[in-house]
Amino acid sequence: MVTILSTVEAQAPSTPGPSGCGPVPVAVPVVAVPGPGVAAALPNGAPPGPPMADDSKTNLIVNYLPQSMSQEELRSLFGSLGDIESCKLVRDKVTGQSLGYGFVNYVEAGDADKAISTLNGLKLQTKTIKVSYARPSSASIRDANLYVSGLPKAMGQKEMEQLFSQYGRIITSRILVDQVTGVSRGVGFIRFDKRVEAEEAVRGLHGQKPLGAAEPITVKFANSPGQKSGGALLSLCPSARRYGALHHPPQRFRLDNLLNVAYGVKRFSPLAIEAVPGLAGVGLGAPGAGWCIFVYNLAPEADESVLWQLFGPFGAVTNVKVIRDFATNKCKGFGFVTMTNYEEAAMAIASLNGYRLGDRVLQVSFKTSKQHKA
DNA sequence: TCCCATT
Repeated sequence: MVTILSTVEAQAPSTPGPSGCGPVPVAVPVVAVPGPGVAAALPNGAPPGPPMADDSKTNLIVNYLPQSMSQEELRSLFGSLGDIESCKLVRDKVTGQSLGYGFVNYVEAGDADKAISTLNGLKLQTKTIKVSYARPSSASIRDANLYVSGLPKAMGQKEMEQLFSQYGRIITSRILVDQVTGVSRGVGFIRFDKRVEAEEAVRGLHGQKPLGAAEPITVKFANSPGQKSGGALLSLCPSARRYGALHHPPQRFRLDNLLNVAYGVKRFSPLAIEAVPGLAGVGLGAPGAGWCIFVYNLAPEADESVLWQLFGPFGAVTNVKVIRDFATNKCKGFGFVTMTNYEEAAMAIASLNGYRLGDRVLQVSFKTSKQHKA
């Protein structure tokens, strides 16, 4: 498809391109803006102005990502299923911390579809990720999340949805439960498709008693994400919590922060590092960097998602690869996994070496080097 | 009283 009025990277954000690789493109119109008297409509009848890409079949939103997962890891995971047009992990503007969700836009709609079917529900560390088509971005879908409290303990998610669904389309709902007993805390969330729907629900349900309930419920807009819920300075730094204040946090955080502060770089990429004097050659986050693990005795049908599922629970995984036969496209029985942190890699190896996967027993070890990686 | 769904 050729759109005459397209501009070279006209939609380029102020940050580097999706891959973070290469220079920031300069917006250069391919053709001059029509002057006075020139018909404003294109031959195909499309309105003038920047072309609106239809991303509805290629653009995915990925929710419930582990806090530690970086944009590079996100790209690596989803890139195993097809060519990615752009990938963005959404992060807190001031702390740079992941907000636990991101977007992956594929080149091909078929790959997006494949990603949903193979990665939705994937367990990564403590999370179960959700992969679904992103709704077209619009102001009307923002701030549509409600906080509900005072729910009867017996009320389940289904019933809560029934109560709220009269006000609009529900995107997500959740009831918080006690971690040990699993009993409802009487507190939940409802995210509507549209903010106006949420507003109506507040008006209609706040202070109301659900059928048969003894107490009225409270319905209000939820705190915006990134707002602190307790704890102080340490809550800004999950890596300090996980690794202890005296230990070094994973280096990708430190480099990421350094790049953000010093250069205003929004995205972390190997090329960005190489562009920073004094960091060249550090290579963290570069493809192949980290601890490479050799996994042997995979089934012929094995695919990348198997490796993510096996190793993801042990920590930061930056890359997985199943080696396939060129002719048959079947796994040749082995693959590789790259993990950022030595301790996590060592734990994964100790746990997974000898692990029985189906009718096979895996052999897992650090890759013994022959340094000719791509 | 708060589960990280709109770049």
